[in-house]
Amino acid sequence: MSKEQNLKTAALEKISHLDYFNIAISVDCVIFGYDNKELKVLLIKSDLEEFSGLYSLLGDLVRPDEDLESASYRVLRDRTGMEDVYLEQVHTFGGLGRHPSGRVITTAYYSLIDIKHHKLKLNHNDLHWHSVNDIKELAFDHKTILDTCLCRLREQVMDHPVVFNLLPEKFSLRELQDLYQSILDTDLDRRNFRKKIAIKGWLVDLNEMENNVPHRPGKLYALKKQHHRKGPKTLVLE
Amino acid sequence: MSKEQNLKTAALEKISHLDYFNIAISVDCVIFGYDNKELKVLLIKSDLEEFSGLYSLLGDLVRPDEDLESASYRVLRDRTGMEDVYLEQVHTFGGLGRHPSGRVITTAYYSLIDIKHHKLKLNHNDLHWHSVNDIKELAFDHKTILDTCLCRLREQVMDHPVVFNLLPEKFSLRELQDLYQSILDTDLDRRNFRKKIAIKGWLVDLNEMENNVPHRPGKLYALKKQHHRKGPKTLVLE
DNA sequence: TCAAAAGTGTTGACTTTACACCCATGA
DNA sequence: TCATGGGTGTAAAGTCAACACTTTTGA
Repeated sequence: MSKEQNLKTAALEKISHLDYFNIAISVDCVIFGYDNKELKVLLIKSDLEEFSGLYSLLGDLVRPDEDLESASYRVLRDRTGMEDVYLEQVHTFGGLGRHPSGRVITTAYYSLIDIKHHKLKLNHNDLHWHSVNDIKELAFDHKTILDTCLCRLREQVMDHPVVFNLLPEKFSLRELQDLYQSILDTDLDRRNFRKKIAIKGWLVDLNEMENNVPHRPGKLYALKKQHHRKGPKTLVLE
Repeated sequence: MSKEQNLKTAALEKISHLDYFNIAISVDCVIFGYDNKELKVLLIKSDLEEFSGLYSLLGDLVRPDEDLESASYRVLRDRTGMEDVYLEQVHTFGGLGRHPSGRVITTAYYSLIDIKHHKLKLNHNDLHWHSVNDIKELAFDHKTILDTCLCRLREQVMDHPVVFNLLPEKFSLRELQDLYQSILDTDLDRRNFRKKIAIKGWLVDLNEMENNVPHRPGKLYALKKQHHRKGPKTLVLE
């Protein structure tokens, strides 16, 4: 609590910042996908000796010339080849011991992508989809980060039209309900679920039918254009 | 996307980190108080020439040997002299141009304190309480940070017993209702409000009465011990 | 004709809102 | 005696949860 009352210039203050330029900042992306009625997350085998054999989230250090969102999008683009994905900041983890090679503070984002749309890219370097429910341990504090992001996702799904990023453009209400059940890890009543979704007004009826299903085909729906969105709901005050 | 498949040691990776050790990280605290039926926030006159005349939130660079929460608590302790305050991380702001003296990424916390309990400390260095509703402009991106934190506070108040940190230990239901009205910026029906609060079961009836009020005194209540909490609700999965 | 899922409404329980009167106190 | 807020209940509207049968398709 120094008491110099005169104004500092930004240039002067910069000098004192230098003392603190030894903390690195990274982003970590919890990239969710959905396949075979299971919520998945994209993980890579850790390349750190300390975590040999463990998987970790996809992340990278933030570069001096990019903001946090850009860094997250870069990680996503590099790893999945996808642009225009849904991405939302969740929490920043800054514990002292969280990275063995030094002080690294990381900002966690979760992302929702249609697992079918990336496929081709990078099945090399031990990049794989893992069922969220099967994950017991991850490198660093990544299990905590995953849990935190999953928790946030669950909080959002009923109030915001986000999960559609996990589905192909056209989908049936059954597929949508299965997805909700996977995310929330509960069973939902079919009639009540359909009513609830109908009331939200998120969907447009395509007047098309499923095909190649071994039972009565259902109608296909799509998310209304106005609800397509990469980022989170914009904050509304008042 | 290099393809070296051999494991790096943490020591080796550290070298590549050095390239990125030129981003500083700070915390900024949105310290809310409540007085005279208004929600207040603690601000300090900016000591940067670039923002001469503007106020800013209280923040500081994160030191290499402290985690983010510790840094926030340090800021709070230094500025208000209070320990054991309620503190919750809200969002991390990492835009490129947000700080004139260089790249500074900041993690925002909001805090709730009983405005009566700090008083003494630091009325020097242009530290003052400002009515949240009157704030039009702040230094840096601090207006955005304030708005984001206010929004988060509003989302939390009805579901979590947090606002009691803004009140003295003993309070009447009228005081509590006034506080909610200030935060939410709406009028609430008295009977419905009391019912809603009663159902939550957060309060204990102290069997004491207000005094020194120029009207019929009301009963005094306190938050039940089990709901006292410094941090946010712990995340509950499953 | 069977198996699988589509599609569709109603009832009761509960929650939320709107609303008005008498009471206790200090000035 | 007046002004101020304390304290209280009910009815109507809306929301939520539980629940079953008929239909369509492919195998």
